[in-house]
Amino acid sequence: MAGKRSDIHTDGVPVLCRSCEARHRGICGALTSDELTELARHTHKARHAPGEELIGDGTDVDSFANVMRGVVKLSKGLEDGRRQIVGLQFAPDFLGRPFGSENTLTAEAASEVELCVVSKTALERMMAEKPALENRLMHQTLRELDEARDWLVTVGRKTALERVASLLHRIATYTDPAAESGGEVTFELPLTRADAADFLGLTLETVSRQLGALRRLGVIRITGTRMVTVPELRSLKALCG
Amino acid sequence: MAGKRSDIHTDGVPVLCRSCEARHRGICGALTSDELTELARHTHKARHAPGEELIGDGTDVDSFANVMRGVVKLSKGLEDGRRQIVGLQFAPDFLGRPFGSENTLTAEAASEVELCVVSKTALERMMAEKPALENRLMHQTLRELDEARDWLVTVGRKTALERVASLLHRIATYTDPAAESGGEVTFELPLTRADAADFLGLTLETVSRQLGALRRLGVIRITGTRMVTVPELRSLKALCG
DNA sequence: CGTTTATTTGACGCGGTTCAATCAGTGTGG
DNA sequence: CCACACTGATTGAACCGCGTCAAATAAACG
Repeated sequence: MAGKRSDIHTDGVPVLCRSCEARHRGICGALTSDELTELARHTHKARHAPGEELIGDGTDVDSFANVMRGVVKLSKGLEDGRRQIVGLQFAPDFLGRPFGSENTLTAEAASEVELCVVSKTALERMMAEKPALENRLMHQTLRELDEARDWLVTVGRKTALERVASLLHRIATYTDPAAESGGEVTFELPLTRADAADFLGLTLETVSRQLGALRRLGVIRITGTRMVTVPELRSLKALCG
Repeated sequence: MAGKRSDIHTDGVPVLCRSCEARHRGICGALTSDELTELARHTHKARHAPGEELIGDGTDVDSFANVMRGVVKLSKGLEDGRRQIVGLQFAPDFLGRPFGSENTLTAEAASEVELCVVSKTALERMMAEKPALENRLMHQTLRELDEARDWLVTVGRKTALERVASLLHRIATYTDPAAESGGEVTFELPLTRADAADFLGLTLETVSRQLGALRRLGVIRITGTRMVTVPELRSLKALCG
């Protein structure tokens, strides 16, 4: 929802945006508070449960969104049911295919997800008059490209153990960027074993076995079925290949 | 080299640019002839033999280029020598990492290659004053992202036969976009078996065997070692998974 | 030609898949 | 509160696609 008039005039930034990460690290950082207010008029928050489809492959592009909370899986499928997850979007990542008329992949909520949705027309109008906005989007796209290519290496050339280690490493460094190669990190896996398998180009059985192997090696601890603790990020990284 | 003054004043477009595909389908299409002339002052043609390194992983970004002729391999490597090709650039694709200070991959000439090289500063200056130029770059980046994700599916989920078929299909449709699922196409493979293997996440022996299998199936003919003919693109596509 | 490099072909073994059974966690209704 | 069903995870055993190693051809090059 758009910010209320009174708030706007008090501090210039819509309520909705104040605690949003996209305001700083995301694409909205390119906007002044006036522009933010203008854009906020065309946005609304949406909440989705795990498993819900956010974007369908082949559907028309009619809106975009920023991920405010949670994790979104981007996947592509073959006719016969084989699936590959081609990207994971965390807050405050941008969601959607700018400049395209049709979506080329499926987006699903991996966890409980909150989105800030904006209509295609509103964003494109604002982008046309604010090159800085398109520039932010360009940076995000370049980051996604780098990530996709990194995963290509992982999926194409690493062993099952290295792939699972790489996934855990990526989530760990997202969870606590400060712990980059050193220090303990704990997080909840946003993916089921089946999802992880679809991300890594493996089967869920193999993922399960390799998680067990990593646990036996002492580089991770697993609590319940989803909580993972990495006592020493460095030693996990060493197993990434 | 920049176009000569006399030419510029005659028809407005630098000689160098007249036959260049980037002028139409590439990023330079965003520029007026005056702007093209301005940019051409800071560009020069470069020719490279197969195998030459065009961009080194980890080097500073000091220039960009458009591929005018030939094929360029983009690859990433692991410390122990394993390598994965993460992209193929054909004319008139753009080469280089905009907005980054350091290159994150290696670019090598796969075939004889001709580039139109432009300095980082010159392109960034022009990009700052011409949003349309950045927009073109955005489109190219989005296309590369789509391609990287498509390959992720290929490498992560397809069988060896399907992967080799997918590579041939991609090159065939690039060679003759008109033959899209129908009609005969002949082309020279721009990759050695080893390169193809690095692209597909296989070994060169497997690539060789699957090419043999496709030949025995009758969906391709192989002349010498690099010339490939696809009599019926549709039947090749059917094997892509 | 002789040498070198790219490709093909064969035999064998292993990593990861497949199929199947068991177990754990979670909600549901009697 | 327990039995039951259901979904997700683990574990085991057999199989097989692809990698590995090795040797034979074929093409490229001086």
